[in-house]
Amino acid sequence: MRRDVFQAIADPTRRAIITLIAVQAMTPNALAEHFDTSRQAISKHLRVLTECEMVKQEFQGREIYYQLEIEKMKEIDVWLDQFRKIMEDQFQRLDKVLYNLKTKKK
Amino acid sequence: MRRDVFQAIADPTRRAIITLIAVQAMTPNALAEHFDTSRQAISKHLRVLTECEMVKQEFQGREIYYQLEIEKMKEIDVWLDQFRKIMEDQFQRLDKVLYNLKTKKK
DNA sequence: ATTTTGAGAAATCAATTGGTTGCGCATATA
DNA sequence: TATATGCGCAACCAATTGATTTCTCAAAAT
Repeated sequence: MRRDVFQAIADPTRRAIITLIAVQAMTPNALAEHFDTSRQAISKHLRVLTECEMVKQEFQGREIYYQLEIEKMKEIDVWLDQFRKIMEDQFQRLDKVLYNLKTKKK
Repeated sequence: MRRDVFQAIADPTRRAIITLIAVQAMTPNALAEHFDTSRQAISKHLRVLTECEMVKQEFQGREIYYQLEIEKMKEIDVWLDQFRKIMEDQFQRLDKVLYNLKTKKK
């Protein structure tokens, strides 16, 4: 079983959960109210998120508040970095082309 | 069938393919040489990537060169933006706490 | 003390996934 | 022209996924 950030964000419901608990901790029931699906389904998503180490739990009586481990989102950012560099390079190459066009015109 | 960027990057082999064809266009066979799996398996991944509109094809005789549609990566970046804001806010709140601690000491 | 409520766990199910094998077609090469 | 090569496609298979239902347990509310 693959359990990483990329797996965590692959499912749209899970992405919505992530967005919700990024701002404030929420219980499974409170979360389920935001969706068209059962509490159990949400619970399963939360389990996946837990396995991906994307959430922290806070126990309050019989309620469990889930909050996003927001640091984990940086892993995606880090992976994206390589493409940012490539995009920059492409722009620079484009700049060069435009520059050459300009100077040739003169 | 879900077909979006998040689905595309969920699989590690697909992520590796994406990284490879971000720099330069490659044929399925050339790609397959980088992995422990068959040409057909890679071909299926490329089909998924095509369905996600993550690649452009360039036909050269009987060879097909695949290259990353790098603009698509921005969609991930856009989604990540919301968390950047939250992280910033958290830092600012932390700054405030630190500031209050400082001023109280004085 | 009894009932209600919040939540994880297990069993089950259909759909999807990632992979394989075999095929056919078009383009190169002999 | 005959053969080899690159590639997509379909059929098939085991594993995983996302969801539902049922169950149990602990904590609140009555």
